[in-house]
Amino acid sequence: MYPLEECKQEITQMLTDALASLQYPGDVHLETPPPGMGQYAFPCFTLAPVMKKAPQAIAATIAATLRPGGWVDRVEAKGGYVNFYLNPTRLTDATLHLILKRKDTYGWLEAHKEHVIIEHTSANPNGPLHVGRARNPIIGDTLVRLFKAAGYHVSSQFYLDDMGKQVAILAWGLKHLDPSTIPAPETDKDDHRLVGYYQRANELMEQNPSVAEEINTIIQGLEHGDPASLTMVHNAYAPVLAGIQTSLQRINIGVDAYVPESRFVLDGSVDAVIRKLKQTPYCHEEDGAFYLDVESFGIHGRNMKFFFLRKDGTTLYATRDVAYHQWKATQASALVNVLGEDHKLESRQVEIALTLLKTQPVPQAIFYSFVSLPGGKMSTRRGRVVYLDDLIEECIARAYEEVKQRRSEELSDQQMRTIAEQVGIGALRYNIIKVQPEKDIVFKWEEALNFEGNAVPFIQYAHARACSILAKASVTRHSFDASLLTHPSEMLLVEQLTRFPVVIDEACQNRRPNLIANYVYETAAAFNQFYRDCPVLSESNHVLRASRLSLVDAARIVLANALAILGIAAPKEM
RNA sequence: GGGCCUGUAGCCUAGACUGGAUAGGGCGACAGCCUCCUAAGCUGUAGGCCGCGGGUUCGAAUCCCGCCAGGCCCGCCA
Repeated sequence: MYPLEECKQEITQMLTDALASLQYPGDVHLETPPPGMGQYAFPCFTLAPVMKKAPQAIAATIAATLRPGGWVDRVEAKGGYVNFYLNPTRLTDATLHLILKRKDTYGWLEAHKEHVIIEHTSANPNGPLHVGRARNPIIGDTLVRLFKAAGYHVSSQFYLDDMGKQVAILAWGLKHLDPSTIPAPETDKDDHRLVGYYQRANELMEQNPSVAEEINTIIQGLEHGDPASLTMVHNAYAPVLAGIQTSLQRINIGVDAYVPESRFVLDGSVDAVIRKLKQTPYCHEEDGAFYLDVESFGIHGRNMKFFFLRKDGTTLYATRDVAYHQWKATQASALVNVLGEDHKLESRQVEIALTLLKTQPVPQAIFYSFVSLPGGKMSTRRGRVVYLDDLIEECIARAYEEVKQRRSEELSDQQMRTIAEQVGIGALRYNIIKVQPEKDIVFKWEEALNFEGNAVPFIQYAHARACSILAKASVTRHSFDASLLTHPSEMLLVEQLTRFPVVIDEACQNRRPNLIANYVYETAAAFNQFYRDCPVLSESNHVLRASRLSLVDAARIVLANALAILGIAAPKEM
């Protein structure tokens, strides 16, 4: 148990006892007061009407009943609140000891057995990843890291659509199109090289019914498990998928398993889903096709029919998705899916089907809205895109210019390139993860590449500063006296470091990775203020100097750990 | 036509689930701070009917209802 958890429990117990002895009703809900008013606050407003007394009077009565002790230094009634002030020395002492002992696992919650599968990215392998959906892998991977920090056993999955129209179009294009008619890509990366075939084939399909027919034949072949069709499509998308994997690795994202859709068609589980869905009372037939009537599940709109079987007997994406989720459900106690907001209806349909089939657990979806361009949304089909690879390169190039400007005197080109890579990629991930997933983002180069203020270099720089102090002091062994760290900037920094486990807990429980980004920014800001106010190396009091060095090391550890959850490098120098 | 999401200073954003103390930050603007641990930093100033209107409450950016604006969806596509 981490210090703040102990404090909260102790205060809750104190208050519960006090309320009981005063014969006041109600539960204890603690709040965090504004700075300077203690660490915990108990609002008395809800008691006022019941007790027929002013909240201020109630707060005073409760405060008078409480006797400080343990973690609690002092209790004070103020404006209808009972404020609790924790013993700063004890809190500092406990926090620093814990951080210096746990090091790169400080903040991590106790490990448990619960297994969660996080599905993310799952992009059609018909072209490079583009910025419009770039939030998906970044949110997904950050959730993976966050759940691990919160003690879960986690695995990530990429659901690979090797059965659908998109890959069939790509395969047709590769087979029939003359390479000289395809516009040359800017790189020789396979996903960029092949997307032109998809785009051209898509155009032809829209113009020419016979092309559409040929593509349909491929899809039919896939659905019936025809080996030739499967091989053709696999050979078409495999290099594209490899390109996507390379892009993901570039931004520190590894996926544990790529699960192909075809697996669930081939092993008969999709057939089983169809059989069982047909037996439910919600199933109806129309023109030889089958659907579930989902109106009674709260789905509204023009069409309340969830079709799961076409009249030609082939299945649909959502049907196969149901089979996939049944399979996933056997392996984990919780499922999380990171999906674009365009998948809301499909996701709900799958959820309804899973409920009808009595499958547990039902997946929980995290939806993000698309990144659009100032002129509208991105589209691979129409070629109106900014590719993730291009954005990565721009971020690194821009970061390189910044490092060069500042450090070309002291650092080698190799060192500057390493730093630029860390900063550029960090900037990309940070800019995306710091914003709530459901907010719309309009992509603008000048914003994406802005490296000042609430941006990753600010945080990485604070970390580098801490490393620099520690390197110059060359400490081998920590010894500190917590009672000397009394400067407001020191206390603020310690309080911030103390909160880290609470933040991880909250971010994970609410599935909100952006809280970690907020936290790491605030921590860096607290460190920079400490850096300004409290000279470390030049401090003449040896005990205070040593204590500050311990605090610097603790801050360094927390910044690095929080950045690790975000998948962002923590450079030792910048 | 219907459903879901979003709306906070010139721009971007936190806080909303779980209602509470003066709505935090950042960019941009203006004014300062390097003989001192990397100034990618720090300090200060200006800038807010928290989209609009009603309701619930001792108390609403937060909950409820109705509008308005933007995004997404309503296919035997994925």
